[in-house]
Amino acid sequence: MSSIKDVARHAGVSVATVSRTINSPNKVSEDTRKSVEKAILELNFTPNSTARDLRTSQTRRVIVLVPNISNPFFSNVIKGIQNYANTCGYSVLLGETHNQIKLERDYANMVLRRQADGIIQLSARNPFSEIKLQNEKAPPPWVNACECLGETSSPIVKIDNYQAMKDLTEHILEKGHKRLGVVLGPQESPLTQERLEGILSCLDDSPEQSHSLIQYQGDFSSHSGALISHEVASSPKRPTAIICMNDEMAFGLIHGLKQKNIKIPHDISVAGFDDIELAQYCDPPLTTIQQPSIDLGRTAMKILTQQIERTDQHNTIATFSTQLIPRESIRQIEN
Amino acid sequence: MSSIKDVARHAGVSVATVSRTINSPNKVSEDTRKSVEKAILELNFTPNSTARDLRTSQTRRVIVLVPNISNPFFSNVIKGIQNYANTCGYSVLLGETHNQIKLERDYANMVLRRQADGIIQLSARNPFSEIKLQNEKAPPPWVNACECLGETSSPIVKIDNYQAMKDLTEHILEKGHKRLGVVLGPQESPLTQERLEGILSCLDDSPEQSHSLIQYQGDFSSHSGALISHEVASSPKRPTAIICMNDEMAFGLIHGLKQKNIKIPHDISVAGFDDIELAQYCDPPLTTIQQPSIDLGRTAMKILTQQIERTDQHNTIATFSTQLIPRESIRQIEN
DNA sequence: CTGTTAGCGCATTCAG
DNA sequence: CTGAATGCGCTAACAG
Repeated sequence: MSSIKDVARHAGVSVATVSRTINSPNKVSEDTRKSVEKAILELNFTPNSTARDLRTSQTRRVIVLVPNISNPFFSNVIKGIQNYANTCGYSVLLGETHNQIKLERDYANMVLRRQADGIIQLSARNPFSEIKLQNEKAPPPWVNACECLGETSSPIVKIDNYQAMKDLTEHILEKGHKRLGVVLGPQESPLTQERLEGILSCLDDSPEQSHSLIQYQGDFSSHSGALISHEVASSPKRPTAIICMNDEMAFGLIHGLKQKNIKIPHDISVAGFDDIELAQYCDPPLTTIQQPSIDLGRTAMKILTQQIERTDQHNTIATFSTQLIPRESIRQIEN
Repeated sequence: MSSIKDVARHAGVSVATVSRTINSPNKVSEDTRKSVEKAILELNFTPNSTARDLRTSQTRRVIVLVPNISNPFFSNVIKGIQNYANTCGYSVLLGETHNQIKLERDYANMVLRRQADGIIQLSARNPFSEIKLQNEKAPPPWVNACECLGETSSPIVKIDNYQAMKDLTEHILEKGHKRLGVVLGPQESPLTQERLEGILSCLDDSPEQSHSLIQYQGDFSSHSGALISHEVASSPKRPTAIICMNDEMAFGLIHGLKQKNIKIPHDISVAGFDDIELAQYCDPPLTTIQQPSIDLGRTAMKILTQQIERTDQHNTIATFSTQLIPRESIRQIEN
């Protein structure tokens, strides 16, 4: 490995000049610049960025904390983060946490240890909350995306879960359904609450008070959806339409119901949330809510860079709207 | 931020001693160790690892090059990588490449620039091949996993694609099928070739020469599977069973065929490959091949650390076997 | 067992 | 516009 020193010697200049031609070429005369560039090429020099990081005390690296990387929604968000990061010279460190606080804290410590400049957290937790931040003037840069804390000091990037579910529920009510069901996500997830409220708001609004909502407890896994099919089948008064809080649970639920000879959507209509790629190939094709997942990621990364580079000090809250994707899994009810 | 110097002053010892109590506590007396630890706690000291990296010229960071992070198979492999990395103090830098050689080269340069210690490449390309490695004695550490080059200087971690397809094809033949079809992956992918050969080997072996294989060109996306359904439907002699080279294409294909009123598996049986989580909830549940994806990742990471730490100099080739998961998408043919 | 010293490779004052 | 000198924070000889 050749160092900046070698280049300097080879070009017959000082290391300072080499450094300048790399970082601010305009501060260097045409001639010396050319000879330095030649030396760089000949020696196949490539700057050691660890040294630069130490000197400038930055890393151009960010950590993404994600509960489960196999979730296609999250992987799209990461895609967006990566995408924006590439455009501005950042690289992304992946931190799969399975919601383990210890792991989250370990990663948070990495930014204190200057192994990364900041964090994008895709769960509703402040990764730094358990760390004593002694005599730190500014808290470390982080942004909370997708699944967000209610009150926090960090910027927030999310979708309008309430409105999304309202759109979906209204669509279902318009199709003539009166007895609804919902497969919830984990209780502790703010997503679950916000989305539930979206559904409930439509039922309250409704002129006819005859609407009801049966709640089933899921955990966002397709497996939980499959399990819930038993509960649904044995409900005394089965709902005619069930909203699942994500597509995976809808897949599991539909499968389970079909096995019991319940026809979808004829006997029970089912909706999902996220619009994962396979949702359109579900049988029947899944009515669902499309999230701008890549945009969410891109925006989160953008805001994080602003935090890191102190371009922006406001605590932005970016809320994205979603799109209802009507397909065949919700049927029209005839009276 | 307090530095090692502050701790030294605070504890009344030298920086060397502080460094020792952190890195090799046994080389330090009980008493001084305690007082240093106290100082560390009081100052809330956390070592700057950029400085350490510079000094030791390592980063304990590896890059994972993955074509598409949204592919559930890849994300499981990454899960395994991350998992092993966590056990030995490495962190993983994510590099989604979409098979763009330029991006791969950029990431490869990061290890030359000492931003990472090595690379796990999940595509069949040497990330360093286009980089002139002048007067480098040892090539940078990298391992090729999942989709691997035929001949390469790097260690290889893969499954036995040939045998896997052989298992699957035999299963289908045993069910009485004679006219087979296959939905291929991209031609340039070694996976496609190896798997195709696995299928063909069974047809050759077969005593009756009446077997045939119709080939359809896919690209691993569910969309391509859906498109191919048209071709299949209009085939003069439709196959009775079609093997898709991954589950996503099977989902698309099954959907497309159903839309044309072709019953699955009654009219046409379909198989997939990978056993993604939703495969069991496909309608009908998908017969497929389960890959030890997490193990693949873990092993790749393990071998990479050995390369980095020069524990092992052999060019290991780790081949994993797969498991046939028979479900209902392949039916028994009666004569 | 402990302290002194010398860099790792680079960016950045400050003079010239 | 250029060079000499300094130090980022840490580890690792080397002496003691």
